[in-house]
Amino acid sequence: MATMTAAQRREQARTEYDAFLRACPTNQLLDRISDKWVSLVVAALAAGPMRYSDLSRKIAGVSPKMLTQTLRSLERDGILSRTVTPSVPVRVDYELTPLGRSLSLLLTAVKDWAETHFDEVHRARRRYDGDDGQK
Amino acid sequence: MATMTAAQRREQARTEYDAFLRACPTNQLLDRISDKWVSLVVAALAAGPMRYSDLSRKIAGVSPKMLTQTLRSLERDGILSRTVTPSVPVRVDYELTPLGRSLSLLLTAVKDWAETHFDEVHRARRRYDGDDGQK
DNA sequence: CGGTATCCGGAGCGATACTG
DNA sequence: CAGTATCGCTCCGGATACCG
Repeated sequence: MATMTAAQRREQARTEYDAFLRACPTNQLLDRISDKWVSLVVAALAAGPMRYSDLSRKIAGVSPKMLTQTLRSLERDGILSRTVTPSVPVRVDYELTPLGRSLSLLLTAVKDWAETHFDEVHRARRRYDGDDGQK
Repeated sequence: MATMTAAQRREQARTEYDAFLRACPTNQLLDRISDKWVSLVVAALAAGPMRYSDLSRKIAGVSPKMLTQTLRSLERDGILSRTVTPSVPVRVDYELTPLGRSLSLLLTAVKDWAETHFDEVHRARRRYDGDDGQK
């Protein structure tokens, strides 16, 4: 039926737009680095290879589930490599790939920006939060 | 009391670590730019000032709630400015501040990285997803 | 040691209806 | 035109217990 309500049309537009966004490389990358644990793992591994248990200790408070999930998706994307040494007990090492190291450079850039403009953002916040003549 | 289970100790560690992370400027910034709508709004405004309805049309599929919420938090952080012209009907313009423009430069850097390494990531994904001798 | 499997709660998004 | 108020629902992430 030709009777497509405005709401339906809008919902379709939204769906298409979502698909478009998901296909966007920049958005994919933002989804990636925005993940709380991703940045921590990458930062931890920037100092050198680590074992699973090293990471879970270093990152303090990550559940095994999230750590594994994060490591797997980063491995999938070629950000880090996973090396299993079949000794007893098993030993697994994680290490940044060249791609991962270039990502960590990007995160460094983000970090620099954040530190540079930290004060400015907080001044803006204080101005916004309390610039009405309160008490 | 000394009777604190391992689970309790871990939970406390997690809470402290979370607090630590929330205080971290880099993390705050990541939370900011990682937001789906934030990047879209900043990108839209990078081309010049826009009105509320312009943004909601340009961004296609954002609900008024999310758009307002996003604009308010960006205004609070000094990323953009909100100018009300008290005509009838009311007119509200949004525009990036200098701080906002420097943020958009950072987003451009992210975009460049994403586009540069897009293929590499996708090759890694295909390798990971299908490197067993399927078919 | 290095994970997997499962359940669960709650933060937050989206849709809708309404207002100055 | 530029929002605010409300509500249902999903999905993410944490805790826990167990396997190779």
